[in-house]
Amino acid sequence: MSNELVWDRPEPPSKPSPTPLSRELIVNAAIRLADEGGLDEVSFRKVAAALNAGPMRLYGYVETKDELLDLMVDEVYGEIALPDPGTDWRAALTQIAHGIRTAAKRHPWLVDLLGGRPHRGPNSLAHIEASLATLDGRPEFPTIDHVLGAVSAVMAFVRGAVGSEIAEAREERSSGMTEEQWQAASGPYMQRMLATGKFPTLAKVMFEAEHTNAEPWFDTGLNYVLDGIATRHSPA
Amino acid sequence: MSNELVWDRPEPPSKPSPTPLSRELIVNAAIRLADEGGLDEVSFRKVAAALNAGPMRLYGYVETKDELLDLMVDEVYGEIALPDPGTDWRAALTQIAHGIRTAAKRHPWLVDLLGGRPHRGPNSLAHIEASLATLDGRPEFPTIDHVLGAVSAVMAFVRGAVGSEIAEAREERSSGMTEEQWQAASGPYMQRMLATGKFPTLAKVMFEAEHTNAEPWFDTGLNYVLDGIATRHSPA
DNA sequence: GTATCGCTCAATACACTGTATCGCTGACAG
DNA sequence: CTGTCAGCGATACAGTGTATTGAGCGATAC
Repeated sequence: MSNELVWDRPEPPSKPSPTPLSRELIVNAAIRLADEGGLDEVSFRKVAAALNAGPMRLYGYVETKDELLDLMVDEVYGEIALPDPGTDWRAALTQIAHGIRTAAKRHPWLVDLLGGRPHRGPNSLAHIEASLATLDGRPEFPTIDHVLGAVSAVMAFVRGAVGSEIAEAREERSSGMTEEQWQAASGPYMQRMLATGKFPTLAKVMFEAEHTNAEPWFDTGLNYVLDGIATRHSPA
Repeated sequence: MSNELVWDRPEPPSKPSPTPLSRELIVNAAIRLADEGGLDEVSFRKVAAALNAGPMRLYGYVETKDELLDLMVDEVYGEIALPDPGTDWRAALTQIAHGIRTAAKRHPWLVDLLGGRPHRGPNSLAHIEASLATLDGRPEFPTIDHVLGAVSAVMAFVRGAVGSEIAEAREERSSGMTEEQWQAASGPYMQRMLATGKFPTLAKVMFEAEHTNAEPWFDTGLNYVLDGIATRHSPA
């Protein structure tokens, strides 16, 4: 039982083999499987099969399944474009937030992993660094604690918002309904619940709200957070 | 395969039995197991064993494991005190946010389930209703969309913040270290990463930030969100 | 050239998981 | 007392992550 992290262990040298293997190949195969069929499709047996290899061969490259999942998360972080240094902090954080959102839409399983463990892979670290760096040094954020507080708040919002959005999208897709159908059908349950009159405000939301795309909601919330940060850190 | 939700199916009548069963007993047993050993300890066999019953007996009360998890989540929502109607919206949302946070600290597995599926249990609904109701009708929030936007933003932040916090706490506990130990040791990995100089701001955070309790961070972020909402919805 | 070592990978095995199926059993209906 | 039927336990199945084992093979030592 090595206590090292994945990121600490070098990849084994590539042997000549009928079907060569590498962490990258394994991770990409796993991501493809997860994209197509959800996280449940990611098992050592299936990933290995997708690479024409025996399941146990993966253990040469990855010590445990959680490690594989960590690698997948970091790979996705690598897909997200980072803002150019020097960008206005508000624009930079907005760009990062949207980057995470679109990545999560491309890889819906990501949200199941975001909550799990802290992410310490190189791409994740680069990501955090970029976020922090856009605030560090600005006069509005005098100490590193201010920087950290602001970035944490934005990241927390993004994780939560993306999580909810993806969860709902998944449920809609799995029930094979559009939003209006869902609102109309929604199982008899919701209707009866709303009919009890115990949830008047919720009923208003369901019947009166303009349910446009989820994107505007995301932007609204994000701007709340950014506004809050801005007002707290502007000359009084 | 009944398409009904759990909340739609009445509980079977209680039979006289050496060891009586009910949804409540099952859910409480499952929660206790999860509190003690994490979500992995929650299996039909183990829950049933804790109740001196055969695993298959649970299927009379619960149709699937996901249903059991849904019931667990809703049970926890039931533990959270709701604000008295009439409370100032800012105080009310703050109270709810802290309620969720402390519930998640009591039941760390909750964060793994929050991201999963939307919550439609009665307690969850009551919760959402209460949150919405504290904003609805105030002049600052003229339409139901404003109400929904604000509540969604706060909830998104709470979910994300609590998720990060619990994830970190779990990692610390699992590695059996306090925060300072972790920061010092942290595996050779972090130190080497920071030593590369590619993450200067991150390094500053690790070495210079006042890592007090996580609670202040939560409050800071929450106030950012609330401030943002307040400024957008105040007379210009 | 042969023998031995060490490494790599596949097969097998184990302890689990969620859940479908099947027969028993015990309570009630007539 | 007999028939029916519901509820429960045992069993079974397909799947999981991973430990162990053993076979093959290439490189090195003599």
